[in-house]
Amino acid sequence: MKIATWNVNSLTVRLPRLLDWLPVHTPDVLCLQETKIDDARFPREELARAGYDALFSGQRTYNGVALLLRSGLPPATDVVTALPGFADEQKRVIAATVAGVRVIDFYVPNGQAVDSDKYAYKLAWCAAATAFLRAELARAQRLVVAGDFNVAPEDRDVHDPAAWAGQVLCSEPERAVFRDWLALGLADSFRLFAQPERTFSWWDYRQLAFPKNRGLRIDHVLLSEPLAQSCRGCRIDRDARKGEKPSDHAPVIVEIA
DNA sequence: ATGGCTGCTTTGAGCAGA
Repeated sequence: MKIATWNVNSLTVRLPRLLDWLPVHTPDVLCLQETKIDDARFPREELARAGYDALFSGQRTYNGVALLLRSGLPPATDVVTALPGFADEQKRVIAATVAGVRVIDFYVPNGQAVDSDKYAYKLAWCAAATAFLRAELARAQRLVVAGDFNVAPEDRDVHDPAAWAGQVLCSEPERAVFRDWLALGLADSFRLFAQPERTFSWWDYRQLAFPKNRGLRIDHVLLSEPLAQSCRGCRIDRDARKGEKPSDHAPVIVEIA
């Protein structure tokens, strides 16, 4: 099974690139974030023609998540689109059970700046997410958490750790959340394998950040123990950040035996 | 030093992203 995650930064703008990408990489499940599109406008038919069914929880302008499921998989079950007990207008979660795997797609809040209301919202959202993951792990052995976590877990995930020290995406409380999630019994699939130094998943659109490789690794795929044991690889598709009209994020692709 | 790109918005300057 191949599972991937990609923050597309507008599904409307990125649809041509997504339709090019899908047949090359053929994920069984693709978790999307920042679709920025109403459910009524979701490009269901274009994706069906590309061989993918979709589950989505969207809104216009901001946020929005979706699961693309390769046609021919058994029907997805137990779809969830909110964190229990956390009232939220923002569409940042979609989960479903697909072919015996519980797939959870998160678009974690950005947090803007550590002294902002948005940062407090991020930490509150993450606390609710921790409780959700604990409950989900109690029910599902085979579980994936994939998405844009908006956290660079360690300094090696940051192009310039000194410049980013204590800043949003790298602050200690955010990194503590990431470690909390690992402590629930999840593995960072990327770190199960040897990886090139300075591998990132997001690069600012400005200042030639991508050609200079000034990025952060903030998009992640976490695996429960049984899936970690059968994981065959994890890589970031840097090529998807190249060319015309790229998202500022690159996809992360995981293969499970 | 600043803002530097991109996408979005009852269209256009301002917000948000990260």
